[in-house]
Amino acid sequence: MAVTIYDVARVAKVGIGTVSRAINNSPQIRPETKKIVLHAIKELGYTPHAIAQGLARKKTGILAAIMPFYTGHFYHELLRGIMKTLSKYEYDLILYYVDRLEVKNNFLNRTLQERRCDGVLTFSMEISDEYAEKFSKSKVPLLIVDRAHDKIDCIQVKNEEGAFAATKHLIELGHKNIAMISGHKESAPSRERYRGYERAMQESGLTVTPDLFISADALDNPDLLQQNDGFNEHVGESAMKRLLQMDRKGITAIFAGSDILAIGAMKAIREAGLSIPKDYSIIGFDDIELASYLSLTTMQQPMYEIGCMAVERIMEKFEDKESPVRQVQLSPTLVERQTTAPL
Amino acid sequence: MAVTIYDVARVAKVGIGTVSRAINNSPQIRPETKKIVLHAIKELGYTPHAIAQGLARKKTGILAAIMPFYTGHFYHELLRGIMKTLSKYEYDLILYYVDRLEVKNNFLNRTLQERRCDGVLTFSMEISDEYAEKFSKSKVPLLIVDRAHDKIDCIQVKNEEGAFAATKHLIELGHKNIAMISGHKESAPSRERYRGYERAMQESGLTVTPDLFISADALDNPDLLQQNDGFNEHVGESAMKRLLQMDRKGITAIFAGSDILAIGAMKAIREAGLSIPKDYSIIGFDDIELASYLSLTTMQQPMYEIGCMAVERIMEKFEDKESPVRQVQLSPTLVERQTTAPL
DNA sequence: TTCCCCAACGGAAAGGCTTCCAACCGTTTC
DNA sequence: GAAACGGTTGGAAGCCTTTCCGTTGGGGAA
Repeated sequence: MAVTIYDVARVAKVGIGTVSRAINNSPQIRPETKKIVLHAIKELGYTPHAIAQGLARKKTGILAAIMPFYTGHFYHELLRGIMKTLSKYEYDLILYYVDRLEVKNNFLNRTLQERRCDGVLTFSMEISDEYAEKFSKSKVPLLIVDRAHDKIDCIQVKNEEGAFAATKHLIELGHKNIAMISGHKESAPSRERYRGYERAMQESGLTVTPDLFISADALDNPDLLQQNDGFNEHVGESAMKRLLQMDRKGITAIFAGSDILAIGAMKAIREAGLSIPKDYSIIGFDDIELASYLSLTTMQQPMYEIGCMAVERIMEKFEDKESPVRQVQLSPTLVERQTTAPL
Repeated sequence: MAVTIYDVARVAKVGIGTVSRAINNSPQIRPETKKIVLHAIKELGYTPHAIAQGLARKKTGILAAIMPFYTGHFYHELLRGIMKTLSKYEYDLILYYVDRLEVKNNFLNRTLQERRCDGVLTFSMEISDEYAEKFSKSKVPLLIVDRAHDKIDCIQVKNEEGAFAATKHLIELGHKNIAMISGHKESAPSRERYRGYERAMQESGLTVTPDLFISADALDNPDLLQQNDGFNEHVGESAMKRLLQMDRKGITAIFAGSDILAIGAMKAIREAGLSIPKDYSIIGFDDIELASYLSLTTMQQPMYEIGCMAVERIMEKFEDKESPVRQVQLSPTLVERQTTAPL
């Protein structure tokens, strides 16, 4: 059997309470006594039993992260920021990967009920009012990243602003017939980015006609929608193919709703024997790792920072459970690479 | 206060033992009784407290994964396999990201001592004899992925065989002056892959002269070695630059010890105004996600499968703690893309 | 009818910690 | 000199479950 606090107490000739105080550097212990206890601990090679501590303290030292599965691109940097910050607080991370949306709520329920973790981070997932309510009532803080809900803390990028800047960038390069390729229209980021695109066009006196805009749901291929709200390479490719076929306006630039869409579109363009940025300028959104390798101009989301901020914020909520809801919005920044050029 | 097993017992008018039996579908309970208990559970919205269960059962339902930080490429598919298989066993995953090698042993110690997890997976990390010993003695199963130790279970790819096949592929395309770019020589995969390269060359009557081989440590730049045992883009790029400068043999093909090295090398080649595969054929190792986007020919490691197998195996060890050490080796397979061509 | 056996059940104990309360003792205060 | 006080300390209670052991009661065997 492993060595317990009782063994330490016996060896140090003190009570178990004193051992506990020595470990948790409580002020209620004489320095000499503490030294004796610490010595005994070292001698026995004692380490507190994390589970037992968790039970007694009613807190686990664990944060849960629920993230979608299908795309690694987006989450690596985010995870880095999270882990880095978490280690500062001596917290561990349990990772829940969501492969089908149906399981999302299972995980939310589990984190609420099993009390295995002290708080929850979700990523790129809509939270229903029902769950928002449940979490508000519970003692488990929830923070959602890359989505919003007015009753819950969240951190996300300003999608509309970013899309506006991306489109503006194309316009400033002289492009007038600018198409947009988008993920599923039902997803909030899709809608917000569309609004930014539309606003930029309108402010420059350009009109957005239906044939300039293709979203994942217009492709009549339910399979393509499945993955990641339509933010996937196949959608980008199919949408671009359609643009290539149908275009009567002389489109010269494309704003893709995400890098992965842009990458799919680039594939279609190249397969059609056309070149980038000579025939088409294209700009993405996210700045995933692939983007730099493929020299894609894009709007960068500061993911590492978002990861850090998410953890900092949830730690704050551990301290102050009553802290009012806070919604943080960060501005994406333009990263110019080789896929955009003057008309 | 949350609802406990005592509340359920009271409502169902049974003892707490009976409630426990109902939850854990023990055979020692009458079906009718069970139904009553289950009904009470539903009525109260009771969920067992995972931490308390952990303490009582002396098992946590958590697996720890310790993985290096700096490279996302390699681990996403692995994680997918792990999570998929884990969910089958109703286990959760705690993720420890290692950013500096010094912290590696901290994590190993913690997993051993805090008893927060039932087993440990490590990735691409050498395990010292000291820790191998500690884990063997302890009740915490350890399985190492992508590295080997003769006293510990492990799963890895046949590096030598893969490197042999890669080199052979280049030879069969007619290349004779084939260089190799490698990670840090101290790392086991580097050495094994070198052996495969050397053997393939020798068996074809080609000689490996020192100027055909550049490893990360030859670059006299300690910074480059830091990251990932020298398996990083900068090393690939620097090594290739040097090959381009120094080459007197007329090198026509390069075997890179990993995809990320290959990608760095490709960058250097293109920056020198040369083209692939016209001037140089290049083959990598791993088949990370980037490889397909960059059309890199490479040796594929079945990472998803490795992730699944790792979990299956460690679950076996939970059942049978005395199960003898098992070392699994998988063969990588050639994926031909556009970076290799006949001489 | 009596006895035995076994399935089903109740609840104490155990798991290892934190925390709270009571006790203790050396000081300080009146 | 007695009383009040405050810094330390010991250890019981509590956190919530599982498990083990003793009990109960009904059915079958003698």
